[in-house]
Amino acid sequence: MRGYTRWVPRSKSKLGDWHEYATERLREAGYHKGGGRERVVGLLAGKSCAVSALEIDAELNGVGRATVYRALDQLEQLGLIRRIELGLDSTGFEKVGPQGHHHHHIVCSNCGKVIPFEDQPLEKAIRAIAKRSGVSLESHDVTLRGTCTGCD
Amino acid sequence: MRGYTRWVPRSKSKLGDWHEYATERLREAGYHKGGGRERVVGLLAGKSCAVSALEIDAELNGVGRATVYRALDQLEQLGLIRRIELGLDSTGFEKVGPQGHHHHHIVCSNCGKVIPFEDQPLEKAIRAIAKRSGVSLESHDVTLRGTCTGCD
DNA sequence: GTATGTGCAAAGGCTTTGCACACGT
DNA sequence: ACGTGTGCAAAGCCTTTGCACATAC
Repeated sequence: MRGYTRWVPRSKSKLGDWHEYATERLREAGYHKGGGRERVVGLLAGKSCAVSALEIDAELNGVGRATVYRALDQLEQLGLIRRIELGLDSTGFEKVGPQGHHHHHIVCSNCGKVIPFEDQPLEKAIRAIAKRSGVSLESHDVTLRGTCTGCD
Repeated sequence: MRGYTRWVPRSKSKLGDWHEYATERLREAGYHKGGGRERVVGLLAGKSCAVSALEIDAELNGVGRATVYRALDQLEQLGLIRRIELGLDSTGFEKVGPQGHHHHHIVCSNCGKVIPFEDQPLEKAIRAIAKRSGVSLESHDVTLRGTCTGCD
């Protein structure tokens, strides 16, 4: 089938330049460099899919948990990352590319596996809804849940 | 424009029979009747859009908060309601009709206003994605965020 | 030198759990 | 009577805040 759906790699990043893009945006925003925030940015740059604040904290020795939360807050406000709810108590964060490039997720309700994807008809439908509503669309989240092929 | 988008009334319920539908399903599942859970069901029956656990607790005098959370848990497991994240720390619950009938939301990032809607092209795109992925779709959430017409 | 950034620990807020009593069956 | 349901209070967990010290500018 010639589908419109693109299955996004979960670990390799398509946004290879996100790291410098984010660094530049942070600098423009007047943030000082060096320290915990940069390590958070570096870690996020290496992940293409959602990571939780606690996971980041666990991977970053020497960086305080509060710093992680503060950095995520700042990055989100600059639109460099977005916050998504995949499980029921996870709250993941993942980077957003220069043109708002992002993907959505399918979550297996049995094993928790996450399948990231991009889909044009879906995006088109969403843009149409926003247009009809009169709302100027800033962001959107889509999450599908079901049993994956390995859990049938 | 002849759109496919249907703007769902926020207070009047299209699922007028949800109350008895839910009651019947609870009975089948072996739950005893009478008490806090029924008051939670009654309250949810009167709302067509999301309500938070704390809002329910506040509206139901004499019903303990733990009972509210427990009831919501049970209703969710029976597929009678679904859990959605509209704001950043709200966690809303809203009923799901007999055939899985539900709607999605547009949230104004400025005033917090919630606009519920139904849209066929969107649902179609989602079904297509699920089919291509091989996942047997159980549920899905879609949330749009932006500035509403009143906040321009 | 001054403002920003950071780590640690304490505080907050929503949600869950323990336990004894009340109620439905 | 027995097991389920409930309220209250305490505990849990993620997240935020306060504060003194360190670092960037």
